[in-house]
Amino acid sequence: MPRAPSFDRDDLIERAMALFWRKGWAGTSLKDLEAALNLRPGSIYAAFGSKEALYGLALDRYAKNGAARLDRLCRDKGPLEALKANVFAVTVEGPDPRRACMLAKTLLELAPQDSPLARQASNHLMRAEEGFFALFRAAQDAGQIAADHDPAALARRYQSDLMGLRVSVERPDIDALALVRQVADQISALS
Amino acid sequence: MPRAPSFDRDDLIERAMALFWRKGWAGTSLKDLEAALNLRPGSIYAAFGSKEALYGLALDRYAKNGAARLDRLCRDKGPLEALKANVFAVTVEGPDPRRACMLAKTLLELAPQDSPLARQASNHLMRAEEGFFALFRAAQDAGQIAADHDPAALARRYQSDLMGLRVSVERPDIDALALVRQVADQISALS
DNA sequence: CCCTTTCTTGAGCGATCGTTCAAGTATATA
DNA sequence: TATATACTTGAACGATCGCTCAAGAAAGGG
Repeated sequence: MPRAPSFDRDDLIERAMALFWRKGWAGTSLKDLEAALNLRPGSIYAAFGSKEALYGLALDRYAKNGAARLDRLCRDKGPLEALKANVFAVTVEGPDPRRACMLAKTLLELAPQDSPLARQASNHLMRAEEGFFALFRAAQDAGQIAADHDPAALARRYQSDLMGLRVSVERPDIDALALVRQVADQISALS
Repeated sequence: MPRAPSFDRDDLIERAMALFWRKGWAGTSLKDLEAALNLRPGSIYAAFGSKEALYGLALDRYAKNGAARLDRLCRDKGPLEALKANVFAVTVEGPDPRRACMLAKTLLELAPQDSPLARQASNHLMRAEEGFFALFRAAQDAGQIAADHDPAALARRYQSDLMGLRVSVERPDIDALALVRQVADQISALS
């Protein structure tokens, strides 16, 4: 049978994710996607169905990447240090840092209009929190965190702190590193 | 000289602010504004010049309201209790709670496109942080906070915590009150 | 080679976007 | 009451939105 697609679907989703993450849902036009994916509208719709469906795939990819990063950190450093390192990883380190969480941005932009994408983002945030919970509990089981702490409360707070930090680092005039260190130090103080 | 405007300009800005706050910049169409302000497009443009100018006025109003609330709390309860009460006020109390900070939403949506509105929001955030700083310093001067704390660092962290909380309370599935209490208790622990 | 099947293209769809402006309406002054 | 001066209206502008589809291009099977 004839003619395979000339593009790598996985790579397209990754590039669409980067674009949506930066510019948001309404801020990203089909023209922008055509340029970033080097694809004409017909191909985009043949491959993904709609702008909304592609955004959904981008959200899934974003969440998957985040979970993979946390897993990797945990294997390398153990649960508590992974949680600490993750704070730096998503705020001040990496190739394109200083960007708020795509899930949070999606939630803020689309929840007021009851978009399914907002629910999807919310679900991913919930799953991320469960991941944090597992790590806090593992750290507690390993004796790295005092026994009188509630891992669920720690995970909830960690998630909220991360979102605050990641909004803060998008501000042009803030000393991000000092702020990030404050939060990271607080994790160390749990032991 | 004939015919005064039939509307209250201040009230229009307040209503525009509520709409922009909820639906964002791109999510609010002129049609939405016409309905919310009960004004035809010609009148809106005669009164405010453009959608962007009106959004700018809405941002200023939002910041002014926030500063006024903090001032009022400080007069009623003193600096430290005002900071604590403010956390509850902007997250779980009030008539229309559970909404992220309009300045943060503006920053996240419009900073990637270098909009002047993003700079304006950023400036307002900076001024808010200066307000927090003044209160933390006043609390320290009054002996309500231990002397070894840096008021600038506390203000920066307070601002970040607040933004994280206010994103969190927009999530449909979270126990907001428990989370807010955690942050508020941490302020009490500064003494 | 031809044929078949799929992918790719881009002009263009209807809808909506923010915005303008000429015409109509209402009011304070004379 | 007549006039002058605003304010108010809504049709319509060009641009852009997300999206469609008929036609052309490319590649495996015969």
